Amino acid sequence: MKDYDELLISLRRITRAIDLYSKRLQKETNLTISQLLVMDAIVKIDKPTPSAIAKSILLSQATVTNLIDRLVKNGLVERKRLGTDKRTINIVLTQQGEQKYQDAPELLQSEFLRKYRELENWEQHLLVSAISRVATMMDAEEIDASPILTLGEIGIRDQ
Amino acid sequence: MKDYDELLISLRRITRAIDLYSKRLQKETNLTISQLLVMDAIVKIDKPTPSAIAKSILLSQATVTNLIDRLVKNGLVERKRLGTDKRTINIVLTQQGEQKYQDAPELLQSEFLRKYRELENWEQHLLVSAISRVATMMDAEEIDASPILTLGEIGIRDQ
DNA sequence: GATAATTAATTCGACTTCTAAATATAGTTT
DNA sequence: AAACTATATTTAGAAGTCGAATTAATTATC
Repeated sequence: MKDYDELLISLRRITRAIDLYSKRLQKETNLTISQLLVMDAIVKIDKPTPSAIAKSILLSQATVTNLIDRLVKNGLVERKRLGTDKRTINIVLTQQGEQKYQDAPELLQSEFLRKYRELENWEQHLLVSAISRVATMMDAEEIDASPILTLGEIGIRDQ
Repeated sequence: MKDYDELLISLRRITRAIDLYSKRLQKETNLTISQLLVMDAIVKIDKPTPSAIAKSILLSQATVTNLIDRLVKNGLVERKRLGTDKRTINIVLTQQGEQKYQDAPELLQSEFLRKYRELENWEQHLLVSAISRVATMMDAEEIDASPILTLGEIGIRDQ
């Protein structure tokens, strides 16, 4: 028995629940959470490039390329060279992608959201700040390697 | 902006930090967190079978089979038929596996553990109970499909 | 005792995720 | 202008993860 066993098991439960939800979504809508996150970023970022998307949703560039490949294959997004710098690529939603995005499910389990929204405000804050505290304690070591940017820095339009 | 954006990003930070730590461990020790969890379960469970291991560390049986394959390939565990029921297989550590298990690193980042252990007791409890609450809110839907067992039910020896 | 239902484990196929290496373009230096 | 250096993206390779299908063995039912 370690002093962090309970923490570890709770974290496993959370990541597993998220993973299972992602797989359920894929069966139901043909979209995983990660793919949805990418589409979400495309909508929210001004002139979205793979690297900007990667930063905004905390994935490596290689992973984003992979996810975009899949979205392209399903006809939901397209790669376009729009800027003058020919190294960069902009990702845009197709008509079909727009539609799918409109109808997209939430990024967290509806049951979870229902419960979460039932909580008092202070309770929500307590949960969020605890989780965020753990996140900070946990990813501190990575921060040098790949700095967490603020939303502003990557051109998120707040709305 | 969704009302759960901050939560989502914190959860991503946590899962990412864990994943990166796992990959770092693999480079340094040739063992991932998942593989370590399996070895841990083997030590703690009486007559460990793939299914018992899967239940105890919250992974599907298929995943555990996969992890065991890898451990076998690296000479750390062996599959043995010990019981009378010829369907079941018991997993045992090899000599080398024992050794590796002794020297194994912690399952969470040492930096995280250092910070965690510096906290006051009440603060630790606050974090753990918040995380565990989120876990409960999140995996409630899965519980029917695959019930979370107590440690006792799968034969964990406490200590 | 033969057939059906259940259980344990594995295999298969699909997806996510990473790092490191490869490509291509842009910017800087001399 | 040629040769570095830096940046953006993709490719390659390796693990983890699951559900569904498969195989083998056990238990239950008639």
